[in-house]
Amino acid sequence: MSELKPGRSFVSAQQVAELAGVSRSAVSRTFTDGASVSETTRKKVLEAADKLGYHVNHLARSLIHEDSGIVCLIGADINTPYHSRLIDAITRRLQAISRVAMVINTSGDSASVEAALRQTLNYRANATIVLSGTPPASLINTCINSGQHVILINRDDHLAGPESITVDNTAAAREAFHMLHRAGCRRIAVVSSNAGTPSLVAREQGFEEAAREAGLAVTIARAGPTGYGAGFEAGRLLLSGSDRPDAAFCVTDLLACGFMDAARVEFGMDVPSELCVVGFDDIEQAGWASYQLTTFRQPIDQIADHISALLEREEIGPATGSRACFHAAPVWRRTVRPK
Amino acid sequence: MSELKPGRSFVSAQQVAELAGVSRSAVSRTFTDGASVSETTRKKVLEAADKLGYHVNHLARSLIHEDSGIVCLIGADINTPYHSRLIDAITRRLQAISRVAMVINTSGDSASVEAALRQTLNYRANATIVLSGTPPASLINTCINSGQHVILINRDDHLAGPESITVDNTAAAREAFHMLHRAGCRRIAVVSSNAGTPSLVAREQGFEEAAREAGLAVTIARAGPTGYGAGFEAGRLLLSGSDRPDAAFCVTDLLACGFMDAARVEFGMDVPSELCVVGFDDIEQAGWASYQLTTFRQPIDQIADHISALLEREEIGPATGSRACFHAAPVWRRTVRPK
DNA sequence: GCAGGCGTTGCACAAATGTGCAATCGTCTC
DNA sequence: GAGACGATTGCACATTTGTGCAACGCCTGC
Repeated sequence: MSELKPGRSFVSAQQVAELAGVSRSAVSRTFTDGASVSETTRKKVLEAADKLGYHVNHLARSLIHEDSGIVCLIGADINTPYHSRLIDAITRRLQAISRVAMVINTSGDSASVEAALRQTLNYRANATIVLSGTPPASLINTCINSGQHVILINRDDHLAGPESITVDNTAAAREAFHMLHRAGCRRIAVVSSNAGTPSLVAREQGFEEAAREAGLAVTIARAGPTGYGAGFEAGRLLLSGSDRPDAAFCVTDLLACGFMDAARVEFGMDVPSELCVVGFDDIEQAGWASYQLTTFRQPIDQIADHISALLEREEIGPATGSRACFHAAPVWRRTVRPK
Repeated sequence: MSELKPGRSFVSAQQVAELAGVSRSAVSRTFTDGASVSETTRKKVLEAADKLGYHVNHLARSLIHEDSGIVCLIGADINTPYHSRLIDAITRRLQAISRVAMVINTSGDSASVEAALRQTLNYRANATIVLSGTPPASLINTCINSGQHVILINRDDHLAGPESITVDNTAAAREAFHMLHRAGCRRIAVVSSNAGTPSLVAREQGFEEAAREAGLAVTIARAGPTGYGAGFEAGRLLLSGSDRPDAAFCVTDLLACGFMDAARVEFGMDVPSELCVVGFDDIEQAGWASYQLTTFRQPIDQIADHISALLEREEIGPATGSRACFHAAPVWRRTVRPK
């Protein structure tokens, strides 16, 4: 089908036109949807293009259209189960609507983050999706001020302009409390991290509030960055005291896995007979036989679908600053005693 | 610092030039390293650029240079712990050398994959990195024929042209056998998947070969796609028979986690006293207290560093079709009995 | 004071593409 | 057969940027 070209560089429409014996415009129109080309020249062009290995240069095309087709994903800790699943779902949706994802990893030092973000603006991304609460607000403002279409996921700070997609963390956290309370738990701990992400804070506060309404106080443990290690350490701290909690709400499944492992391995406790645990996110590991964690499911597919819809609608009108809020449904497994 | 522009569209160098009262060339030179601009005009330009929120359009810049700064990552199952860590490491390195990653998810149906790949070529990516063995070889050939700089990771098929980075799967698998053999295991199973990826096949064969040399036969279980579920199912199949194996080499940590859980939860077996397990990859979960899996570490940082070096060297000369092979070192934890 | 040289600047062209407009070609109808 | 109409095609210009070349201005040295 295709042959190796002599030169190193890419093939241009001009070369295809010469080989096909038509004008460059004809080549351009062949690869433009809805343009007027006769069937015979179209065939000649496609043949020549295939022979030369021609591919339309989107960089040049984007110079003319406003639409570059690039959507930028900004996030930290992208190796986390929740984030990687989110990226998986979003990239798939993007490809389905002929967009392509550019990933900016903000885990590095903040100087490189700034540079990376600038890179993104430089590529005239069609939209910028902020995956987590971690990237600093100043970065997001830079995007907005540059006229970028910004979509925030699970970032409850109320900035004007960008569209936001959230999960009803507060409601879910309240429900989590009632699940544990109904199971008879009274000495309840909240396992969180020192990340201070808006959505994590909302979960902490929602839970605490519901507990207060029920006349209970909760102790909060924050033993490091969000992850397995911090959960394990929090378990060590909370369970070594004299009055052990009989339940824990972990604001993240990773924290929950760490916490459960500390309870079982370090203290020989049984879950759920001695200790009930509720997590959040419903990462894959929550369903593993070793954990069977009762948790709340992040509606990742719904989020991805919504993003897809927002981007498709963008072709027509400008961003509207809409806000979508999805429900996180409980997933009952085996870390909460049945009532 | 920056103001909201009236128009919707991006700011061009022309507008900055007009505001600064200089020629467009001066603006261009201000943002080009090593170009000759006086300090006074440079300052004027930077001021105007900041006021308007100007960012150099890399798409246009890439029309002139060969270098688009875009590096494309192609992979399937990118939500897998191993792949997401790889993506994390690579994106970070890329940003450090002023490149940006474009992620193509090949998990969808093959039609959309083809379309996505075409997209990539369209963006004149600087290089294409193939993360897994799953993308079909025809796609890779399309890349190569289009003059792309292709880097294959852990893909042992011997294509001419692309540079390849591999892990010495065979040696590690052989070592895995000897670890189990030395621990006294004699009825050894290999837990694999039906993916048929070259690196997975190499691990199977390396292990089997070492076993044959030691006069042992191994049984291979392939119970589905590579992942926790297939490992669990393989455990169910292997351990329900009359002569249970006393050890298993799982060609992936995810398989190992599923296998271990099946052994413990479904059959109440103890690891490692009744059953020794060795995995591969050293994903984060392998170090969790519930597993403490003895495994082989994928040298992800070395791989990422090597990619970074290849790309930086590319600026000077063309690709050389080099092959790098890294060692996967054993990580001793607690799923193999000490000798 | 003048010539030479150096640093800076602007013009114009290059890169690859999409598209409006006019010209051309073919076909259909009367 | 001729006119008209519709489909198709090519020209030229647009998008944004980098850069060679020539000109310009300023400073220095004689």
